[in-house]
Amino acid sequence: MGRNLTARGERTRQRLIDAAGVVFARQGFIDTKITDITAEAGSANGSFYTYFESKEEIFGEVISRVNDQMRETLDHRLGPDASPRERIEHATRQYVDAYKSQAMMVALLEQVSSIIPEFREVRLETRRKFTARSERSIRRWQAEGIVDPELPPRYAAAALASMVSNFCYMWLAMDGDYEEDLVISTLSRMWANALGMAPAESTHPG
Amino acid sequence: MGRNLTARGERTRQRLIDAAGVVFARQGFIDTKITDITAEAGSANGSFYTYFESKEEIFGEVISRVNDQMRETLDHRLGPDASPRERIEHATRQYVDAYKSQAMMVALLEQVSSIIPEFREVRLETRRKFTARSERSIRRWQAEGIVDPELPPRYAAAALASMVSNFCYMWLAMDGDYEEDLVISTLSRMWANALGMAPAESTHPG
Amino acid sequence: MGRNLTARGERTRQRLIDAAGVVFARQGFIDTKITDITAEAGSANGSFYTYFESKEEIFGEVISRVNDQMRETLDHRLGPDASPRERIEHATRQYVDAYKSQAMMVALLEQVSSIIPEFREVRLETRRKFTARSERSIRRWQAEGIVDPELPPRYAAAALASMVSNFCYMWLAMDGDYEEDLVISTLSRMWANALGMAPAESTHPG
Amino acid sequence: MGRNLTARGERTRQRLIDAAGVVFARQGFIDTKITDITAEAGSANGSFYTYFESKEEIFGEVISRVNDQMRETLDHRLGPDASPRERIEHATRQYVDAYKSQAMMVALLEQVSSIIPEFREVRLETRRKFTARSERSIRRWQAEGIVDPELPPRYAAAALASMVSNFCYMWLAMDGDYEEDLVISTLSRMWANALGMAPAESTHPG
DNA sequence: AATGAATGAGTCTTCATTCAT
DNA sequence: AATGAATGAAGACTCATTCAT
Repeated sequence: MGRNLTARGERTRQRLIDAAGVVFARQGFIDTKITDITAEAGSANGSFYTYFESKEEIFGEVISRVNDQMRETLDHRLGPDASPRERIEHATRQYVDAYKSQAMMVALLEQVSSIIPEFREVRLETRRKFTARSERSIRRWQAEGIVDPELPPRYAAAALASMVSNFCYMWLAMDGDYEEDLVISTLSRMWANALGMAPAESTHPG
Repeated sequence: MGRNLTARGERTRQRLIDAAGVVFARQGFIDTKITDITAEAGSANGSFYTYFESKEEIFGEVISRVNDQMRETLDHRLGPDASPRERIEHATRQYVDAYKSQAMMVALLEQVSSIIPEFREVRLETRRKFTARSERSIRRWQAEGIVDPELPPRYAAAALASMVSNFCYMWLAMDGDYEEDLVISTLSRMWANALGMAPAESTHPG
Repeated sequence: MGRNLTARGERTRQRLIDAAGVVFARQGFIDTKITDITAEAGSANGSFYTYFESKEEIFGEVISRVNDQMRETLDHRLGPDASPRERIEHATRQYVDAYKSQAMMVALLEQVSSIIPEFREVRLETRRKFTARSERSIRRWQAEGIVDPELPPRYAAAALASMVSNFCYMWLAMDGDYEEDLVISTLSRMWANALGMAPAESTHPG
Repeated sequence: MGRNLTARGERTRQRLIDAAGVVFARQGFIDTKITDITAEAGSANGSFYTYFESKEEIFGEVISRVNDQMRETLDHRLGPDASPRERIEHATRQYVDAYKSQAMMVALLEQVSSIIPEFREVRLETRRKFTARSERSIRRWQAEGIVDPELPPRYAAAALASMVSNFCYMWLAMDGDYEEDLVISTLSRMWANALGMAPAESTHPG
């Protein structure tokens, strides 16, 4: 399936992946039929099999693009002068932005990963990257004495990842009614608090 | 469906629900065929429709029992003398215990709720009860001056619910490797910390 | 697929096998579609799969009946007083009769066995039984001194089996133009001759 | 199809026929897809139809070459001094050699001729040539008084053709376990015997 | 009530064949 | 001539649902 394609072939393949994205978002994974994808792409039924072997395979393509885009959004780091609370807020804002731009697709992956083992791995991998990063921060901050030394870093990182990611899921994929700025400030504040950081200056002057 | 059943009928209906629980747990919702349920129950194919109209309906029955049992587990309240941190730890432990005893089924509901709108409501309702309770606590504790007054209670409650429930999901349904006591103490401590409660006494004497 | 069937089920199954026989004979194995069989049987498309898993399986059933019937035809033995030439002629006549009554089906098995390994075995098994019997006769007759002692019995038996079975195939399945009595007398005579038996009395008096 | 080809075109056409031979031998007629042939030939999918209209047509080409080669092998005649038994043995040896060198293809034709009427004719034609020749011999030898005069020549020739050709089929295409020299001597001896020729000198001296 | 056979709509998938480049 | 993408008809197969007993 990864054969050398002509330009035309590559175009059709793209068209199918795009169409799949649209249809998956509209109907979910299970209710999407191959026919729906080719219809959306404006191709013949059989053309699907020129490029993909299964719904799973094209779903993988769709998700891999989503991942690419999210990774891009998440990779703008802060300079060296930022404070820990600034870093936390920055990371939270990035995560929320990334999630927001792809909420439908992330929710979709959530759905599929609970059904198809293959995608459970994809999802866990993403989470692993996210938690590994904050686990390192926690260890560093514990060494620096600014985070509660009794929290087991791996557990704490997982708990915080759950807090943020599942909040976003409930909010953006399950239609929770929240206001973006307040979400970011609250999650950031709770994240820092949870780690036992010294209280922030009040955001309310006076 | 299900009204005016003879004793025999009621027995068969129970048998089907029990069988459905077993099969759903084993195969997941999607891969469960009506046939699998009747086979597991030892009844004939067609008997299913005497009692249920669809897979969704019997799934609802299965889940409603799970809910009953979980509600029972969750309803042992603490006496009036307990401290906030004790209450938090107690609630956390209860939640973990409840989740643990029904992990498969909770994960199943998670899965199905992401697929079938009808069950999204069921799941949200459960979550709503959980968050409403802790939202009330937060308001009370804010009034008592022991919780960060700047946290919007509804947001904070949702965030904490996400932290605990999703942690349990990752741990118990997605095979995370964690140790129960450490989970409970860490989640409890982070919960209290996140709300800005005064630092707990160190668990390490001295 | 060999589950306990109700009388009704058994009847339907028979109906399908009968229909399959008709359709296979009419269209050959390859050009027979499952749909053709169910249409011939007057059942719904899906009913086929209640009883069989594949075209191969139902073909096996059809063939196994043919085998049963042929075995029956072939099993009338001659009494102990018959001469070797009488035995040969009797066997030849039986073979021709059996083949004739099932020519279509035998040709069909010929066809399928050249395509599907599973049925190659079935066909070879039938041939093995046939050759084994005549190999034993040859050995006995060689011991009695009435058959050319230099013929290797296994080879000779195979050659004679080929002569008779393939002649019948060409005649009855490939539309050769031959007259039955002359076929039987010629094949019998050649069979005996080939084994080096003493010349028969001429059938032409004088 | 196939007329007025440039040199380049002729080359491609050859390449396709060669490839078809390889693929047919490997996969049989039915399991050979047009795609397999073009892939084996290293040409594009669509090129096939520049030269052939169907799988049947290219199969015909393949077979016609096989026939050419076999005819060549079979056409070395014996000088005028050879005895009848020598002629029979020579013919048998030639047939076995020819069959052996093309066993796969002959078996293939056997297979296809039982499926596609068009090739039934091809196969019968080959057989007809073979039987016609031996029918003529039989008539001659009957006139010369060295062959059983009561055997109907057409029937006898057909029976002998069946004996030899089907033996070879079982041996070389269906994996029978026989030793070449013994096959040739046995078939030759039985052929002569079957015709009622005077007993050969024993091959065992003394 | 229970049974299990019957049904057929809905999908997937293959592959010969056509067609634009 | 060559290419390989595009097409869609044809068939296989599943399974929820109905129905006769």
